[in-house]
Parts: sequence; structure tokens; C-alpha cells
Amino acid sequence: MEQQVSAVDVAVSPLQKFQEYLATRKMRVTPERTAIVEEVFSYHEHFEAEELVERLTMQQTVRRVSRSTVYRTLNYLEEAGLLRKVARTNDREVYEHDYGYEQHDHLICRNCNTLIEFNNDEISRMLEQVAAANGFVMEGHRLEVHGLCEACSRPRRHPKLGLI
Amino acid sequence: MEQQVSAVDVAVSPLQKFQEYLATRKMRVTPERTAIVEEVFSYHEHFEAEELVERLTMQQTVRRVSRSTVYRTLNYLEEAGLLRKVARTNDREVYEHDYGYEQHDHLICRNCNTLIEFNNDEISRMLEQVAAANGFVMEGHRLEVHGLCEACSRPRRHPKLGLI
DNA sequence: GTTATTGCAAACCATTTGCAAGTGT
DNA sequence: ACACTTGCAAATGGTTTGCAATAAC
Repeated sequence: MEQQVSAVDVAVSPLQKFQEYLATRKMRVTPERTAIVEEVFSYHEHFEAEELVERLTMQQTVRRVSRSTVYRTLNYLEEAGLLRKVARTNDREVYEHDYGYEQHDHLICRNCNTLIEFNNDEISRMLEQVAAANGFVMEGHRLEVHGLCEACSRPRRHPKLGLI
Repeated sequence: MEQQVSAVDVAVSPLQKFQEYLATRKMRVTPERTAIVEEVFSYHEHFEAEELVERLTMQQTVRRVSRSTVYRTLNYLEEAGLLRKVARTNDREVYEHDYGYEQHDHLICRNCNTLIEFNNDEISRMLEQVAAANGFVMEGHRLEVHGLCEACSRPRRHPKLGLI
């Protein structure tokens, strides 16, 4: 199970797409923004803002990027349609890039906080229908299924420890 | 369109159910808790914590209930399975009582923040399937469909003003 | 040269919490 | 009486923001 994630063919790279977005807003391409976009798209898993700050601090390829800039850029990426908030655990937003890979949703274990990805086209199709029926133009969705993962629901046998 | 909401037959009242929950936890029935539960279930719409505080302050039937107590009680109601967080708008959690009325989800307009309810059994059924396929025990879900409502997506004609 | 961007530290703000006084059981 | 609750004010903690210095264009 390497990088076998559901890659979708895309014409332009995420970085290019972000630069287009910046251009339309008269915003600038800076080394900080570039580093953030590359880091976000180099890793195909959900992440939290703080995690990204750390990853960027680690690989000191560019000059250190401040937390503020990370947060600011995450917001722009979201507006640009390259990123989405997929959940909220422990009061922190969980992000995931949303370009070049199929949209998917998550099962969230209330005990160990593990996120299990899944995707189901029927659900997406159904959401489109519901939206249309309400004159609503759907741009995206956020679906969290809460409950207990297999390990944590197994009665008295080494359930994974919670994060608290 | 009065109280025609999808009422489901329930044996015990929400208040009773909450009292049972309190009992099992050796917690006490206080006028504050009672007032909160009654207020929450007297109104069949989504609401925010602050809104509830105001409604309780308004009708001074009981002695004023503090914000802290409201927050604390909302958490207990959630644990008791009587309430759920259905969305997050403007950095505030949006609650909705989840007992005696069918579960439903929402279309959220990114421009005017309006929430449109909908429910779709097929989606629920499908979620159960997905959960089962992953050995996951589903306890609930949260589904937000983001986009633009009819009014706000109509190009240049009096779109409803945003909240900001 | 202008105008946007950065990092810092301070501000925000919804929600939580410590604590002393009050109250169900 | 005992233990649980309340309101208050203060703390928390993720995220945002004002501002002076700095860098894109």
C-alpha cells in the first residue's frame, strides 16, 4: 500500500492551479506559499495545521515559514478549491488536499480518533440530486461518520488507547 | 407549515430520558437543567449555544441560567444522545435536538449561511453499509453539503446579504 | 517605487474550568 | 451532612489580525 491512492488525471499541477488563483486576485507568488503548497501535495493524508507547520520547520529547504503564514495560506488554498476541511477532532480542523485525488469521506472513531477513509459514488450522486431538488448549487460536502472502529468496539480486548 | 415536523413516536419525553441519563451517572436534576432541556425541545430548529442562552435569559421563568451551565448541559445532552452538533458556521457549533424527530442533514449556503434541511434514507442506509464493510460501529453522522442556495446563486438579482 | 506579504506578538472568541458558595437527595 | 452544581471570572487554545519590516512585481 504505497502511493496507490486514487489518482485522477489532472492537466495542471496543484501549484500551477494555485498560482492561477493568486493571479486572479492580484496576489503574489512567494517562496513561503510555494513551499506550503508543495508540502501539502507531497503527502496524501489528512493533516492538521500544526502538523504542517512542523513538517515545514523540519525540512529547512526554504526559510522558516511562520504559523501565521501557514494558516493564511491554508485559507487561500481552501478558497482556491485545492483544500478542504474534512473533519474536526480535538478542536482542531483536519484538512486534506482536494485536487488530483478523488473526494472521499471518513469514519471517525470516537475512542481512538482514527480516521478511516472511504468513498462511495452513490452517495455523491445522491447528494447532487438532493441539492438540485432544492435549487442548491453544491460545491462540496463534509461527511463524518461517527462511532467505534473495529478495534475499539471489540469488547474487552486491548482496545487502542484514546488520545486523552 | 406549522409544527408539521417529522415527529416520531416516542415513549418517554426528552426530559424523562435526560433524567434517566442523569440517574445512571449519579447526577442531579436541577431547575437549570430542566429549563434547558425544555427550552431545547420546545423549538424544532437548529440553534447555537449563545442563542439558547438568550432565549433562556428572555423568559425569566426560572432564575437566570449562566452560560457555563448551558455549555455544560449541552455536552451532557449530547452524551445522552438527545442532541447533536449538525454543523459549524462562523466558528460556532450548530446544535439540533436528536430525539423524537427524524435525523436529517443540511445544505449550507456559503453566502448567506442559510441551512436547508433534508433527509434521505438511502444515504443513511448506505452509510450503514460502508460502516459495516469497515468493521465500524456507526453511532451517528454529520453531513454538510456546501454551496450556494437558490437565491444566492441567481446571478445579479437581489442575492440575500451575507451575515458579514 | 508600489503594493502585497511576512513574522511577531497580541488579540479574538467560542468553549472550558477552578473555585467558593449554594442546593438536591 | 454529603456530594454534586452553580455562577463567576479567569484560563484555554486554535486561529486570526495589526503592524513595521521586507520582498514581489
